[in-house]
Amino acid sequence: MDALDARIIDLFTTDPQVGILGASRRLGVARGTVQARLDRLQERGVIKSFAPQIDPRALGYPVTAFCTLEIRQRQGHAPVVAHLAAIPEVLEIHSITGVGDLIVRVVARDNADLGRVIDEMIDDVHVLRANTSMCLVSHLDHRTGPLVHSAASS
Amino acid sequence: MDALDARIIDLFTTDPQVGILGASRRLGVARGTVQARLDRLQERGVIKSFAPQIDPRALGYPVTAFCTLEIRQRQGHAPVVAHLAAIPEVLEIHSITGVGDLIVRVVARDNADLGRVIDEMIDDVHVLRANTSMCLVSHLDHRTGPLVHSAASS
DNA sequence: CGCACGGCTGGGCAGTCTGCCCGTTCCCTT
DNA sequence: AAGGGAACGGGCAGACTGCCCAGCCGTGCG
Repeated sequence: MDALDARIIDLFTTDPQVGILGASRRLGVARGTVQARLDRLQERGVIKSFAPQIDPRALGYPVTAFCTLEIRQRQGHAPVVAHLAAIPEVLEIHSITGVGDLIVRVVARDNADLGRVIDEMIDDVHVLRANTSMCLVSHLDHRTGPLVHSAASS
Repeated sequence: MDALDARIIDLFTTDPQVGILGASRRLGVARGTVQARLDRLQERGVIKSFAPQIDPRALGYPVTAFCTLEIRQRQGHAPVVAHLAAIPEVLEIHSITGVGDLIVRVVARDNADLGRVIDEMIDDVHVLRANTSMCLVSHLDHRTGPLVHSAASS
């Protein structure tokens, strides 16, 4: 992970259509170098994938919320996670420390729809309580650019 | 947004290297159709980008945490957001309702490093308190597949 | 009822890029 | 000093892209 890796990632982040040849030209390195770097970055898992990133807002789901769920600890998290994963509006599920046991990121078509989604979530005998925080503004939306440079320079 | 759109997104999600021609072959439609659908999906903003997805874990940041920050409301969220955005380990910032004013997703190299990141976050006169929940397990990591199908069938 | 419109189809074109090969050079480590 | 890894420049066939066209079909409108 060096500066060239970071610049390659930067370039493909800002302009994914640039292609390997275009990247090599803009970066002033040989094409094979960019190719090898990209292969290694994917092999090491740094680049997870080139999958298209979907915007729920454009799909008609402009409402985002974070819910912390308190669950019955008897049988572990697995059954609850299975129940939650079956709900399309559930985008992320994480086990966390502190108050509540799970944090869940959900989207909805509107505020009323959010109510429906929450009802679906707590419709499980293992879910004891849900605490919902609606997202008002997203000031930063999963950027990793600075992190990549930080990892490259260290 | 119909079933074909959803299948195209599915295909490019599971195999981003498939290409337009390959997708048209696998889906049994004309190449121009796939091309037009992709163009429209990007134009409408449904597909935000084809940027490479970075895995902080592979970069040496295996620790994830969610922090809710309580901030001094005097001058709005802007100055605090600027301060937080300057920290590379901060990946997301959202204004939320409920207890706390901001929710921040951060990563760190280890638990001690997380302490450093939190110290950097609260090193701002506008930040009154931080409440951190460490992420133990990620059961679902920002999947949008089911949501796309849900939007397509409705 | 007829017609225009948008979308899908199949085909074709030149241009470009990809994946892979080679030999060479440079630098770091052993 | 020797070895290995990485980058370089070049080249090859193959495949893909972006863009064009004409034709067909279903929908909606006048």
